[in-house]
Parts: sequence; structure tokens; C-alpha cells
Amino acid sequence: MNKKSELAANNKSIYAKLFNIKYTFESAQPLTFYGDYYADENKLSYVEGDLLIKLKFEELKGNNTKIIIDNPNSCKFSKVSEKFRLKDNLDELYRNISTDENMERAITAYKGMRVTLNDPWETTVCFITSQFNNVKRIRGIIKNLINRFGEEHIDEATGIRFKSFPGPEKLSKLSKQDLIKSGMGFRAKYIIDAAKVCSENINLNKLNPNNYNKLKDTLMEINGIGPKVADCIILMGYGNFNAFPIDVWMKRTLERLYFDSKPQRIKDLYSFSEEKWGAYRGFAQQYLFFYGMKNLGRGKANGK
DNA sequence: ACCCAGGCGGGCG
DNA sequence: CGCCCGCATGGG
Repeated sequence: MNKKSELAANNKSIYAKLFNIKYTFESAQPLTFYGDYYADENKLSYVEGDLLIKLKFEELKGNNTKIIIDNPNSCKFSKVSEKFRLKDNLDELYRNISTDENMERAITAYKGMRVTLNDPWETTVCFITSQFNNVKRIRGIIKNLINRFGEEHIDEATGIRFKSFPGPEKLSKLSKQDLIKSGMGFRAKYIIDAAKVCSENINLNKLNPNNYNKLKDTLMEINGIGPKVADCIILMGYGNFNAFPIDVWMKRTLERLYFDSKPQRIKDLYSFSEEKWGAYRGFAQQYLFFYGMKNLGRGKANGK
């Protein structure tokens, strides 16, 4: 094994420093919606493009994890590394966002949680679906969508049949009723519109991930994508940490932790996040979001 | 029964 | 601009 690399890997396993799959999976990211995590066995499976990825995890000391590929046929570690952003230096990121004791508490509680990098189109569908909705139902709808409209494949090594996420071309040809049957409700029209735009006018894979403002403007041209959904796509579909999605959980959490529970305008919370966490605010957001969801949910204590 | 959910578009003043 | 409303649906 090559000791020079922090990601020292051999053919079957990879050593990931500061990595926690449980928090990563549970924190309402796209992977949460299309993947399957089996906590009792500490296994995860998901589909990346046309490939089935089956992983197993062994927790090591110091919040480190050994990642083992369960179907080492076509699945490459580079894909896994990209998905979980294993090249990020979390110690450095933590230093950059660790501005106060609230954030330190969130980091300590959920150390090793990663902001995943997902396919832009899949991320777009997931977060259009997320509006005025809850995590459990979003997952159900996305699963339905894949089961009904995904293309079937067979994993050569294991013989497992699986379906891939339906692309914009496929979804653009569906009727509203098709999507409503998946549970999409009033969002059906948004999905079809987005699918048409993304198969005809905008190639999501060609957008520049680094130009936050332009990316946001472009995404918001699509009907059904507002500022919050755009930020989620930029954060988890393009990996740009300048995005700071503010949903009902984030608003509530920020108000409780930093504004003595007094209502704030979204606009002011945006600038607050920018001043406080700068170019790392997207990473900071994921920790506060999950911390808030776990500890400050409606009816729960004030977190102090 | 009632309230809520990783919000958004449209209509109104 | 800002404010306010309706929106499908299922779980708590």
C-alpha cells in the first residue's frame, strides 16, 4: 500500500480519513433519495450512471473508515472517491468553518459527514421533488421514478438486476399523469418542464461549476427551481461550497442558534452565512442542517 | 382531525 | 419590489 497517499488504496479497499457513511447517508442528500444503506451490515448500494456500486464499511479509530468494494468488477475507487469527495481535507475544512461553539458542537457530533457529489440532473430532480415535501416522501417518490422509468441493467459480477436514474430525454416524454402516479403531485409539471429544457436547451453537464452566480441564474431559468433548490443543486450536484441552501430547517436552526430564536429574513441569513463561513458556507450548511434536524426539530429543546 | 415537510410561481398592492 | 396564497400527499 502506498503510504504517501492519504487515500491509500489497493484493489479492493480504500482507507478514508474522517469518513462517516451513516451521517453522510442520513443527511438528506441526493444519495439518501436514490441509494440504499443497510445500517445493520454497514453496507451501501447505489447506481452511478449505468454501474451498480456496492460498498461495505469498516469503522476504524479516529472517525476513519475502511471502504470495501463488494462487487469489484466495473466499480472503480475513483468513482467512489469522487462521490464522497474523499480528497477533501476535512481537518482543514473544519478549521475554516469552526467559527463558534455551535458549529464546533455540530462538527463534533457528526464528524466525518461528507457533502456528496452527485449527477447534476439527478440532483435537480431530487430537489425539485423536495419542495414543500419531507425526506421520507422524497425518497419514496424518487424510488418510484427509478423503478417505473429507469433503464434496467445487470451487474456482471453479481448478476444483480438494477435500474438507472431516468435521464431528461426519458422524463421529457412522460405525461403529467405518469409522474403523478409516482407520487410527484403538483411538482409533475416542473419535472417535465425541466426535463424538456435539459434535453433541448441546457446541458447541465456543460455548466461551469465554479461560477456560482451564473450557475444559479441559469438553473433558476427552469420553472420549479427557485433560490433554495438552485443552491442545493449547486452544492450537491456541482460541488460548489459557495451555495448555502436555506430551507425551513436551516432557517429555524440559524434563528435559534444565532438570533435568539427571533425570525430573520432569508436575505439576511444569506449574507450572514457569507460573512461567517465565506467560500466554505455550503459545507458549513450541511453540518448545521443535520444538527438542526437531529436536535432542534419542531417541539425540541432550544439547543442551549 | 390537524399540522408539517430540504419552496415555488403567480397574483396583488 | 414585498407579501400572501395555493399547491399534492402521506406520516406524526
